Amino acid sequence: MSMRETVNLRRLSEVLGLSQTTVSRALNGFPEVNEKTRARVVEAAQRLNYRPSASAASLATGKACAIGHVVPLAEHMMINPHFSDFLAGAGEVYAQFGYEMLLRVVAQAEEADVYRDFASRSRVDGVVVHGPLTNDPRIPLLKSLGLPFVVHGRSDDGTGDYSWLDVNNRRAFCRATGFLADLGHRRIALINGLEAMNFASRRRQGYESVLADRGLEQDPSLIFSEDMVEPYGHRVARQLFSSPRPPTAILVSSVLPAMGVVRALAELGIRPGADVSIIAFDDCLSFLQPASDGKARDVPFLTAMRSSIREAGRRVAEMLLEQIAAPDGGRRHELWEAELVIGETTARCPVEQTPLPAAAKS
Amino acid sequence: MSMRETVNLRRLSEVLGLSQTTVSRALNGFPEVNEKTRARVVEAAQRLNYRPSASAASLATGKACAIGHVVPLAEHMMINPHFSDFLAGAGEVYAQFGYEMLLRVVAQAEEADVYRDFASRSRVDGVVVHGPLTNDPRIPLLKSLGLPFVVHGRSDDGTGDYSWLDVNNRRAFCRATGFLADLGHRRIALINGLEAMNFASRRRQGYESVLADRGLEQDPSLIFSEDMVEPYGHRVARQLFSSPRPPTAILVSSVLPAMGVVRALAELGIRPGADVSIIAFDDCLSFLQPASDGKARDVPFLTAMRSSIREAGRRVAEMLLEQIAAPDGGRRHELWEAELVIGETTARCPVEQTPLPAAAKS
DNA sequence: TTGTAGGCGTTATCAA
DNA sequence: TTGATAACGCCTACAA
Repeated sequence: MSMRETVNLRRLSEVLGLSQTTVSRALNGFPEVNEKTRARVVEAAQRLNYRPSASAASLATGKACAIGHVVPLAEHMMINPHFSDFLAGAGEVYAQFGYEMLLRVVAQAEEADVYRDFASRSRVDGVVVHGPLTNDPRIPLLKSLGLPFVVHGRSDDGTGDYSWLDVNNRRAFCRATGFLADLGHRRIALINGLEAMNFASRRRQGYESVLADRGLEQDPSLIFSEDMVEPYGHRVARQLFSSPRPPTAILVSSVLPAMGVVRALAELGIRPGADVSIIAFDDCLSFLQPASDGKARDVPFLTAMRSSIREAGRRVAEMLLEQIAAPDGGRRHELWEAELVIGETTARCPVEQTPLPAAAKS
Repeated sequence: MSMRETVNLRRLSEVLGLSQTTVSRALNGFPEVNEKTRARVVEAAQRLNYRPSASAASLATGKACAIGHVVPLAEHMMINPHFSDFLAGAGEVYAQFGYEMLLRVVAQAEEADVYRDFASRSRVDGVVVHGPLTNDPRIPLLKSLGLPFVVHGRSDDGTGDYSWLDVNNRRAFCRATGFLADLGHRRIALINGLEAMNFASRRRQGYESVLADRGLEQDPSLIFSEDMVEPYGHRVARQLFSSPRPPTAILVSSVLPAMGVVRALAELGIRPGADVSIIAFDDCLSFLQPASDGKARDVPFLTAMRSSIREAGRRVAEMLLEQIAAPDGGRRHELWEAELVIGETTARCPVEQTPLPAAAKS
């Protein structure tokens, strides 16, 4: 049996000897339909494999039943693992509620055009804003377009008049820095993300405020701000440990550069934990999770501030769908705290513990 | 100026004092339109920010201008970096040709339903099949649905009657195994992907055929087959090097488990290259690429069989769009060879070179 | 409880 | 070169 001919509402209603209206109502769960009729209709629809055409339904209802995500395609960059885990979470929710996830991979400069296109062509019912900058121009643009949106992160536009979900990045980096300071570390490096991004500048604020509070030296040569890829961490770590005064601890904004740091340390014969403490922000990226075989988890390798970005994706998607369902429901804001999880890469500062020459670090 | 009211074809034609027909033709580049008229129309459309409604256009033309991708959501799994880099490549092409990329994140068991939904609701004009199994049931299903598709990989269904793009995985693993054997390695482990997947079983074939050809021992305890995540490589490497007869070389099916292997070796004090040779299949995942700062690249760390999965995504997307444009154009097949790139993780087998006790490997 | 008729915003056919 | 007019397939007042 070839299923190639698509059966539409008219065909189905003809087969049933009913009007299109009744069939439509029966399938869409209207209460006034006779239950016997409904049963007949549902059965026939199933048998003939009828489903309403997406574009016809959209046209008639004005709802696209789709959410847009724009993937910025910077230079030689990339749909990175943070991004894709977020999408995985959001996508689960969309699928569950019958929404389509629509992805546009375009150069960053064209992002505004995409939103205009989404709006004027009624392609989507809403969008998620990724990687907000401080005073991000996308926010006023989306407002003016009347396109519902939720921001993953915050933009600090002064008004706060938009829905967002964010991790408390400042607090997370405060706690991590404080934790290292408590262990006796005095020279703490920060391998941060791009500080044009709001989350990264917040992280730096957290780090710097603790250094200031505790009267620790603030050395600009210990601070880095780039795209969070593995080779970045590798390069910076090699640079740091070839300098005359290397740090005794490092804060890293993502496990990706943290892996690079660990790789560099291995090459240099420096032991994470024993010789240098490392704390990374851990988004629970899926490819780093051990297969859950029911066994209890070991002590994690990396000490980390942890918050699942995939869970964030789920929640942001839910918030957006709620907002679309109830446009006048007001803005929603959620601020999540990251866990501080102790692994094997942090220990008391060896320099302080034994005020003798530290382990060879060339 | 609020742009919230969407201007449609009727409004635009009223403003211009023309019929909808003429306006539509002018905008869609029909040749019979007076050039002066066309100029007027284009100008007005731009000024009023008119764009045809996506669903209305779809309904009228029967084209969805969208391509579907199904992201399998296994257990605690994941939209992994291989997948997302492929999507990034494909997405570039779609955006370029005015196609939408549509993602469905669903449990593996529901994938067939998604295709049925796509087809019966005319949601998409085609789909990409990811991670084909041998005799993959999705292929006959998609054929029966009349939904155009291209397979990333091959399914070996006997007929080959479908379009695909694949890397020559067998040859790549032949070459890599041969290269290690040439370096004097006799005990070579294989940390493979899930061999239910066609690509993984081909890789194993390549590996085994070279062992057989060269009369090397085939030890089943050196072969592993799991999901290609980082902790997998870590766990297996620890297991291998706590065994009485560890391998002197390891083939790894992805850089993700390879990173885990390297991490385990670091913990054990075993040096990649010098003590154990490692070759990984490198899909050129973006988060592992150094920022291209114009400088010449260093010697890569990992010796690898290399083929850009993102480039594959681009090409698969092109093939699919071509097939949609010319449905009778026949099947297209492309088999890509992976490069063998020498890095720092391969060297002559130390055991053979010095037939003395190898470096401590406990 | 069911049916009729009109509209959603395009594109496409035919006539002028 | 332009314009009526009819699809496209669904939803939804309004009427029966």
